[in-house]
Amino acid sequence: MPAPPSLPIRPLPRSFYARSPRRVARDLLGKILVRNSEKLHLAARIVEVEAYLGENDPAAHAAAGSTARTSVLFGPPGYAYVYFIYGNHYCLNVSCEREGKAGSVLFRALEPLEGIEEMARARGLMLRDSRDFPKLTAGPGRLSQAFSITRSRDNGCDLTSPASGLWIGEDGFRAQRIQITPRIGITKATARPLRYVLAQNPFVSGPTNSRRRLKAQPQA
DNA sequence: ATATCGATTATCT
DNA sequence: GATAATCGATATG
Repeated sequence: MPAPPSLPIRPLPRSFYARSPRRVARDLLGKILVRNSEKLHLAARIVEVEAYLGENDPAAHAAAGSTARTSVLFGPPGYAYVYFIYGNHYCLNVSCEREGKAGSVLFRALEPLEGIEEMARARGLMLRDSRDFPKLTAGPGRLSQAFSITRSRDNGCDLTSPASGLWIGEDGFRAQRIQITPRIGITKATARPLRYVLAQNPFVSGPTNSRRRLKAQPQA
């Protein structure tokens, strides 16, 4: 059951992103990704992200230096880096640090707040019961499809500006407990704890997520 | 519940 | 020519 929409959503300033990917990732938990267009009004809370540290991070796309594909990562902070992967999926990042210094945060899972029917349509899903909800936005490819994010449409767009149609805001929500784990789906630098998760949130990606969480935290 | 595999293309070696 | 910051379907315990 998604929480009802709260207070007005205010965009985060560019200075929020002009920091290390670790701090940006940690602070993005609980913020809201918004899609605004004439036809669409989508909002979802950020519940899982990963930090990618730039040229010195072997798992980061920026490790190969600035190319046509990755140039946004080397630009100013607060812009969308969208890439296409496995011939199937788009994934969304936000650039961090400063011009000339790469670094980003990958969005891995969201909790839908507004526009759930539209997200289901974009995903091609029929929502039968509450167990189907995570399939909307649990996973980087899924959330991108739910928000109709593509490279041609969204790469390089300004995530600090509501005028761009895709942006990030805050509504006063405070993250309670945050878990930090190794990143998922990578083959290099696999041990580093750079994945940030809102603890016990059912929309976090991963097949056994909820069960492991209950096992791992029998005591409160 | 976990494991394996195919899809399908941009990018890099 | 191989691989990838993934997903969904299928197979098996």
